[in-house]
Amino acid sequence: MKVPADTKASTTCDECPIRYRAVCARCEADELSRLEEIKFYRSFEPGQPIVWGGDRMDFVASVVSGVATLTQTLEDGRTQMVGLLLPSDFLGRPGRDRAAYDAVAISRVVLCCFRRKPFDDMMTAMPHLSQRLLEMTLDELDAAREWMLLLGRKTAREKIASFIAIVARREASLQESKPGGQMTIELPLTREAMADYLGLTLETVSRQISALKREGVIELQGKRGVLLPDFERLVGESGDDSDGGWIA
Amino acid sequence: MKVPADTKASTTCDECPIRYRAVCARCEADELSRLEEIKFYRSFEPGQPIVWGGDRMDFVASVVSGVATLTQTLEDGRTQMVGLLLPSDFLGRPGRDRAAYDAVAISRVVLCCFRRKPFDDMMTAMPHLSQRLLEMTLDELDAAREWMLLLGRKTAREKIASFIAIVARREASLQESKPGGQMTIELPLTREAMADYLGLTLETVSRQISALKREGVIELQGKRGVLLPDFERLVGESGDDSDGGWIA
DNA sequence: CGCATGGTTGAAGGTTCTCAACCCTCGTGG
DNA sequence: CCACGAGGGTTGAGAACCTTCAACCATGCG
Repeated sequence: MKVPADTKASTTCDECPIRYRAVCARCEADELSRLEEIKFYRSFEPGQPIVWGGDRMDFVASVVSGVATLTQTLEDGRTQMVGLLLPSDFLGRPGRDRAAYDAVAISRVVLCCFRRKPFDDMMTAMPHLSQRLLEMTLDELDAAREWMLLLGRKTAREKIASFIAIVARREASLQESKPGGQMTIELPLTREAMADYLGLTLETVSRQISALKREGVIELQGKRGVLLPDFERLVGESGDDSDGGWIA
Repeated sequence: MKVPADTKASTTCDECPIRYRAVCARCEADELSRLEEIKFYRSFEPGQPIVWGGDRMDFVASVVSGVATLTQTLEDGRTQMVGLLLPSDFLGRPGRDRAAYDAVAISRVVLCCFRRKPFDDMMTAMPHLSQRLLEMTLDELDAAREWMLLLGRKTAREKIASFIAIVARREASLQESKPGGQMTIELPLTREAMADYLGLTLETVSRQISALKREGVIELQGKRGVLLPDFERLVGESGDDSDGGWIA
């Protein structure tokens, strides 16, 4: 097992790829420099745990690059993903010194970390920080509620279609474009991780993907690549009304 | 159908039952009086809608008394509860002028409402307000994630046991006591609403409650009353490890 | 090469849903 | 007064969907 590579802060906030989307998005130059003093980078290899639920966690962090998951596990081993952390997402909770969930790196992940205590102090001193965190937390809550609808009421087929549509929307938004028509995407998760996300078994995930392929809703390019001949048709399979994204 | 009884602000914040738990919990006397200027009360009868998802919503509010639900509906009518609003909980999102979900009064509900625009302004001017809202939102996010585990991975029996345990914990906390041993509780929801909460059909809810009764895990007192001979035994049926409440 | 990891597919079985009948309570109006 | 209907709840039978268990395939790496 490779050990975490704790690296020096090698990047300045000015040239940070998540400068305008992370917790620090609203900070002015002077506020940013105070954050810069307490920040440090850590990176994790694919499959490597970032923290275990219940463990002491003396930092909070922004995801700079890569994908990580937040999962919960029942005593008999059943696991459910409860969060998917993408670049600019925030990990940890101010004022709490223990991790609530298991966090695992899916791809190579770089975190911009802040020691918890000084960060907590800045939270009260810098309204720009707490306002932005509130906004991000409210967005996460909305996403969690959308996810609850999926887990509680959608069929396996609808869950898969919804997941692919979510990934497609996000890839489109990264390219500042609207999803629609034909597009190609890359699934960020294995079949097993998708199953944990969707509350299914990996076999059911595999079968439903095969079914959507058989019916021409999607085409596969390798294991992870997906070609969508018609985005709207996929959305039609997801059970959502319209585009599922009326929220701003 | 009875019409909503919009009532005057008849209570001062000093004697408000949710004074130290709602969004306003951290506010000082002077801050409170500024809130008091823009607040007004509204009440809703059982079954009455508070807002429909997508509708314009020009206020945010704290639940003063009663129980309300937040639900989402798929186009074919399947519905999933995504929030359960109890006294002191917050309804609405600052900075957003449309409701994201359907909100419905379950019992008689009294809301302490604030017009959105002045409230938004106070959010930026009064850190005590936004800090408290952040804290409440983070708690809700934790609850939503617990809920996702339930929806995605628990069996019908475990879902019912979990739900009863949640209600029991809350009733205990209202009496400032710890749950345990023998206790009696009152279910706040109909079988149908429980089904919407748990991602089940109402028949399955009814059957599982009957099964728990048959096996002596619970005893029924009327439709809503439940006697728990042994709280720990119930928790053992919920699938959670230990008491499910290690978070603070 | 051999093995580990990730993925696909099949058959059988079980949990939950659907459809349906029926019960109880309570409030209302003939 | 009591019949009746509405709302909420229980229970049964059968079907559907998803899981479980198992075999097998493809890829990549030491």
